[in-house]
Amino acid sequence: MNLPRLTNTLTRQVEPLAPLAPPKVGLYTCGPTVYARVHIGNLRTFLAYDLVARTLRARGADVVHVMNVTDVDDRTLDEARRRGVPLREVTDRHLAEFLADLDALRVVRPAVMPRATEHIPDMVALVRSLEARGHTYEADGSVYFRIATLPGYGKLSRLPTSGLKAGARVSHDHYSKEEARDFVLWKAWTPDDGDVAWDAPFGRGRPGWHLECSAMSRHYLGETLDVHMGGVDLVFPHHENEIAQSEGATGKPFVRHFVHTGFVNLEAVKMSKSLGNVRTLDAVRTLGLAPEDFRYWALSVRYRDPIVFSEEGLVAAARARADLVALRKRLREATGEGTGPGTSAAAAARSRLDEALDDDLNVSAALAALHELKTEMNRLLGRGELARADADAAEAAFAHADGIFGCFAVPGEEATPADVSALVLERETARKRRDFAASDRIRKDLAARGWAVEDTPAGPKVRRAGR
RNA sequence: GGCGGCAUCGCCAAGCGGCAAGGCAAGGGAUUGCAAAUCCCUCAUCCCCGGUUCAAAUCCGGGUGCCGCCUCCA
Repeated sequence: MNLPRLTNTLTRQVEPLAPLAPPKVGLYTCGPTVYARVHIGNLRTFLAYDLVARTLRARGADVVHVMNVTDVDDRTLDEARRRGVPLREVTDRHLAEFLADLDALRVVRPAVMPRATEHIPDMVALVRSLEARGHTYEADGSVYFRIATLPGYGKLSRLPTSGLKAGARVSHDHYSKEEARDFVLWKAWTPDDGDVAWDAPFGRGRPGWHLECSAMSRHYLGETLDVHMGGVDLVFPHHENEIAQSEGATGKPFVRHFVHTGFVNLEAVKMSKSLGNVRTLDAVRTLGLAPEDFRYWALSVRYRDPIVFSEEGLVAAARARADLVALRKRLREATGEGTGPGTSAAAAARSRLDEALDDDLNVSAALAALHELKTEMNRLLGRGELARADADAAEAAFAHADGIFGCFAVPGEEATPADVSALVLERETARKRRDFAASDRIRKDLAARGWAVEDTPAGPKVRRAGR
């Protein structure tokens, strides 16, 4: 099994994935906090997870993908309080929206998407083992992790621990910490939490932010994860603290390969709710583009590089994708006998694509191979020199690429409405008698109804007008 | 201030020492009644300054600029 090389944040190197028990690959990804609609930046990251999972599967890996859903934290509680509804109502609603967005984007659903609130006992048990190993202390009913007890702390983010200025940004509920870098494992109940609280040996309260990932990843995938993914902003403190919790509790390496995704920027600065510059998938639909266009756009830049969200970029992506899909459909027209240069071109394109993907998901090079294959096929088709067997080979390459990129499916043929067919026929009659004024008028008419007609040697072809 | 990343054609972007992929846009041509679609052709010495080398976008040193992280954050 030849697995792709990916940048490992632990070493800052591109390294081959090395699962503990191949062909199984345990993939844990940080999912959404369901307090609002996920934005495009979040979706880009989730698409990167999907690309990794699909690429691994295409290489024969048995991927077990687990994505957590954070349904209890400061933000979800704030939202519930603000709206005056139960926490569960807020999280259920946004979780449903999130799943709808994933489906629209053809994301393969993770095998398990555990909600934090369904694993409180696992979290409590984890805190207990950390207590037993002397990594914790209690203050004002909350339980904290004492970083000083873990020598390797900071190995992921490589931030100088001395650089953390004690007291500089300590928020009110972290107030009792001994050291600024310590973090909360269990938050004592406060009146603001209302009825959201669980009983634990160390007091009534709720879990700290990082706890769920350590507890749930262990529950589903074991003590050591093959791959753990998340946005770059999670490197510190989230993933650093997960390492502390997990390794503090088990004494074993928590993650073999940490992979982080880059931001989506809006006019050079990152998209984030706190900056108030977020866009959702609806912004793509408003432009008249399909979710798959967004998918192509988001996947066309390497996962760890930043990408700028713009209408221009999205439209460019949509056009590039449309050409690929159009060719794939056109491949059906090939009727030539025997085999020609198309077969080897298809094989070459496919191996170029796979090699590019293996190289830290070099999607630019992979897509270039696909576009060059497209041009070659169009050329052969135009000359009527494409053999059926060649077209089949090319189709196989596109099907393979679609299995990974997930945005090259040829849409199901939409039945042409009777009135549209009638107009097309009428127009063709006009053309036959060289009444081009009438012909053009009818074409405009069709366009107004959202249909485009193209004249070909084989007669007029109608299709849904795209942008 | 500390740490990290990036700077290649109008826009996006590959490239990891040997004469600069690909996509979008643009111009010219073929084809077309006109279009559309498609094909062909054209369009860059790689932020700046030094250095190493027969050879550098690619390595080294020094600048400049942009972005991110430094306990809300994909």
